[in-house]
Amino acid sequence: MAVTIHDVAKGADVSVSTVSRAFTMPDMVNAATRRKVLQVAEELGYQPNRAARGLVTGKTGNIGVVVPDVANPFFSAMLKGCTARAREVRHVVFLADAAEDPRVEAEVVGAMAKQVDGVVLCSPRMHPDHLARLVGTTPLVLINRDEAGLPAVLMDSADGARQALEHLAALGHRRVAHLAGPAASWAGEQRLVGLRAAAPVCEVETIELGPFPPTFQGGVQAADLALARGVTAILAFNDLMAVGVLNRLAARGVAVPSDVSVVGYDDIEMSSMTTVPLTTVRMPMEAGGRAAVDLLLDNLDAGADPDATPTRRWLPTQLIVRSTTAPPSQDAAARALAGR
Amino acid sequence: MAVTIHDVAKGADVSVSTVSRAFTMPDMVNAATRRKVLQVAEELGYQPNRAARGLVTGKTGNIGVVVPDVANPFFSAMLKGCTARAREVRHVVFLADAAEDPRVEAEVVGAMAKQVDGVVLCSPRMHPDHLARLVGTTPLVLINRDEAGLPAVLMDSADGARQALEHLAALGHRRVAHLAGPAASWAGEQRLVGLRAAAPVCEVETIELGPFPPTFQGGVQAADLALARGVTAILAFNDLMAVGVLNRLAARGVAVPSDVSVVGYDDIEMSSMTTVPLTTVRMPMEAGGRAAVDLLLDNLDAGADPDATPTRRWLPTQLIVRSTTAPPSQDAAARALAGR
DNA sequence: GTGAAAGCGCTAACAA
DNA sequence: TTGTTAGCGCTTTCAC
Repeated sequence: MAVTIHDVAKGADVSVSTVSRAFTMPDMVNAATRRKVLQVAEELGYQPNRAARGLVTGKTGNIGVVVPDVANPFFSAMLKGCTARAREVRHVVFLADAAEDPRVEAEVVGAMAKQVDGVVLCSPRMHPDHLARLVGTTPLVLINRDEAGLPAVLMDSADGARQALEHLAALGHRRVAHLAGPAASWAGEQRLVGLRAAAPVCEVETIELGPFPPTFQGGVQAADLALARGVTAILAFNDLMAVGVLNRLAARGVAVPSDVSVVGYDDIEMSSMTTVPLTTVRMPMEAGGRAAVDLLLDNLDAGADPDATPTRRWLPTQLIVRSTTAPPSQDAAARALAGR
Repeated sequence: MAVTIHDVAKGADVSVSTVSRAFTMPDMVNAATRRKVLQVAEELGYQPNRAARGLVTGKTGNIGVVVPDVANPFFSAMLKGCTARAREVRHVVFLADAAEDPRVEAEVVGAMAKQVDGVVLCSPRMHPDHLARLVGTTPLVLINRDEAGLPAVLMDSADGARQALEHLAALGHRRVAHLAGPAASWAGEQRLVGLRAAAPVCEVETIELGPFPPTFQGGVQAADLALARGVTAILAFNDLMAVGVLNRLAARGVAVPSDVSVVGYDDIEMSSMTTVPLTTVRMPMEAGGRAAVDLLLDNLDAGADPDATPTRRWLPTQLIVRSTTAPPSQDAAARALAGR
């Protein structure tokens, strides 16, 4: 059925090795022969079977990517970065959606391990022990998770939180809510770290709420709790939650930003999709995907080198200020001071 | 390095064929032997190399998915459906992002052809000739594109457009703009078909505008043109454009829905992410992905059957009415009547 | 019920 | 520069 290397060899009247070489080491075959081979291959529509090639070379030219949920814009942005970079370096992507289930995460890695040169795990939520068991199965790179000894692309979420808090403090906010997302989120942890470090310096009192589902509904739910604590500003886990917060505030007649200011986290221009622009900490998800692919490939190349330390790559985050943050009104400030 | 079938065979003190059988035809091996084999395999962490298996069986257990842009919520929803369904039937997904480039689309299919049992092409924008050339390379299933002889999952966009127009007509709108997206979009074509068929019946005059980029900016741009034509309602190519339209209308002081009503198309609850809920035609993207995987697998099974006709699967669309559509005000209606 | 051997499509020595 | 051969990890006849 499918056209193989033998067909080409026959057609060009050469041996299979010559055909193979014409593709993999072009300048080791006579120019005329090569031309002929490539032409016949073209005519026959021959494409080398990469699986078979991988079987003998040990390199598949495939890389695996595991995301918690492709439909989540955060992760589809990451995935975009992975596929884009993979293509640039002539690799193909094996995708698995873990459906937000930590067990599935581990399982799928096993399923693709043999067919890929390595796997990029996007914000894996799985238990460290499971993660440890995966090491050795196949080369791994993590995104937004810091596990001992594993190469990783890390986004400076702690610094993002710091920037956000300093921004709010500079505006005069003194009582700020932090809405947590999923408990297993490393990025979430980091934000808390950054927040707790920055709070005393900024002389801001932080109210830690959550965990909440990282969704519109989660934001709605969280908004009421935050309001009850008399804050003048809210840091939401992500843009989805932030929009939920905004919606709930509007529904309750709370004015943004004069009564309460709101900050989210995003990568894509999600804010451009809402009619209310949102101050956000920009997380470079797509860049993270690209970096992870590069890191994986680098580690593979250095594979021979025994003490090639697995690297961490830090990516900066950046605050983008828009109209949902402003100094608190006298009123709001007073209420916050009174602890409401 | 990796643990192979030989390791297991050695460990269990049986031949490789027995190990193989223990996995692929369990009841053809003695229960005790099988148990032993599986146990050793478990201990060693053995996972069959699916690529090697594919080499001999001709079935890889992988399916390819090509999308124009993973970061587009429409397509990430489709992809979600594909990965979810693939997992259920124990298949793994090979993903390629065509970066909205028709040439890349054709190219990537070639790159994965040999490693997959078939490919799902999501809303392919490539030229029919290129598509034709791909047939025979590997089994194909299209989503939202109707090409002679190819199996496809089709969403009834024409009917969605009809529903939207009837809804608007029932509210009293008589002059409605249709904002087209990319020219190569089959779904876009279909909407036009539905619209043109429904317009005379509904006694509505449709103003066809575009093509516009299917983005927020595209909506902004289109809104002004639509306004200039004095319509009382706007059908946007997708939700992104719709939100762009809403934003521009707000900026120009045009009231929604009293001056102008707006309808979009979506799958995900994108409307829940905006502070302005949007009347939309719901496109079942995720369901489409699932259906495509099923269709592909069905066709493969029936592969032996010579006259197994490639099937089309139609999925219904559904209008979801919300507060951005309402009867036009007297004012708006009069202006529209005057052709503005 | 189990093993030995051939071979899937390809690359990598080794010869020529 | 090119051809011959072995073998990657697996399944599958065909004997036993």
